[in-house]
Amino acid sequence: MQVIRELTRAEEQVMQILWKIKKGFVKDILEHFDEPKPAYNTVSTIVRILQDKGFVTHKAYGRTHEYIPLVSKSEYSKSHLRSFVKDYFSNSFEKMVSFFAKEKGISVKEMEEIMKIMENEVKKQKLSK
Amino acid sequence: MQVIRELTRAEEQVMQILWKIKKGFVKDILEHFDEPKPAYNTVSTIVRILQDKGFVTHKAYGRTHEYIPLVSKSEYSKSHLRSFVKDYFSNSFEKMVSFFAKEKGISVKEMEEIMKIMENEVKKQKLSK
DNA sequence: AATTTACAACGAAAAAAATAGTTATGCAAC
DNA sequence: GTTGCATAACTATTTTTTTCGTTGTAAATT
Repeated sequence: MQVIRELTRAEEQVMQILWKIKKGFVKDILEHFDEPKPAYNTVSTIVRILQDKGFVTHKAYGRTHEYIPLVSKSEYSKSHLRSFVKDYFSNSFEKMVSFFAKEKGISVKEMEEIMKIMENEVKKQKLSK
Repeated sequence: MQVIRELTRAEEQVMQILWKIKKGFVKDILEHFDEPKPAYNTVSTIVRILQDKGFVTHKAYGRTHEYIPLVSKSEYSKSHLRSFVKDYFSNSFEKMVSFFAKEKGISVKEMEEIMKIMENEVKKQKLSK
């Protein structure tokens, strides 16, 4: 499985915006920053670093570049959570969820919702065997 | 609710070791590093920064310090996951779990395990009302 | 009590990350 | 075609993080 490199905080901010807007020019990304917005060149530099790291690509329109995510938000979140679960819950997703269930980090309603979805998944996966 | 500051990568490494060994002197922490181990002073500095940030405290034995975590691994993981869920699953723990269930990131066995725990929790919480 | 050892504290140096100024160039407006 | 604007690329600066050498001192060793 391909290893997805970690993003720095600044890089992650830009990725979050790109994921939200799907694709965009530097000025589009800039618009989505909260005040105080960084300088145009700051964003431009970060997006080029993201390109080097393989997180985005671009489509050139003459001289201007439209940036497009290459790594999806779900891919990144998957690898992010995986390493979190590894470091904090000795690689057990089950341990993580039950920890948060016990800690009342999630409500009964949420738990019931999760159970419903999981029951369906369990059924589906058992059928597909 | 108290905000727990983010740890840098180096700081997190030291915290992981401290959490594992419960408490320890700099040399104890150093022992638990994989090769290539950092210099003694590197660890000493990081642990003092962690102290400034309020993550650890120390007990002095004469001139030497035994460092003890102040923020527990579960406290930190809670705040860590919370911000992850916020950024990646619009604050819904349920969305996160179901995403990973759907993505087959977790096995049927794990799901069943989780469901069992959640059922118990649901019962408990409903009773306590 | 002189010497060595062990350690915290300090501070400096190096590396990484974040920010933004400068430059060059293509394109549009005149 | 000259001027001005927009933008990417490049480079420099600043800030933060990481790393570790140096120093001072207490305690242990001789």
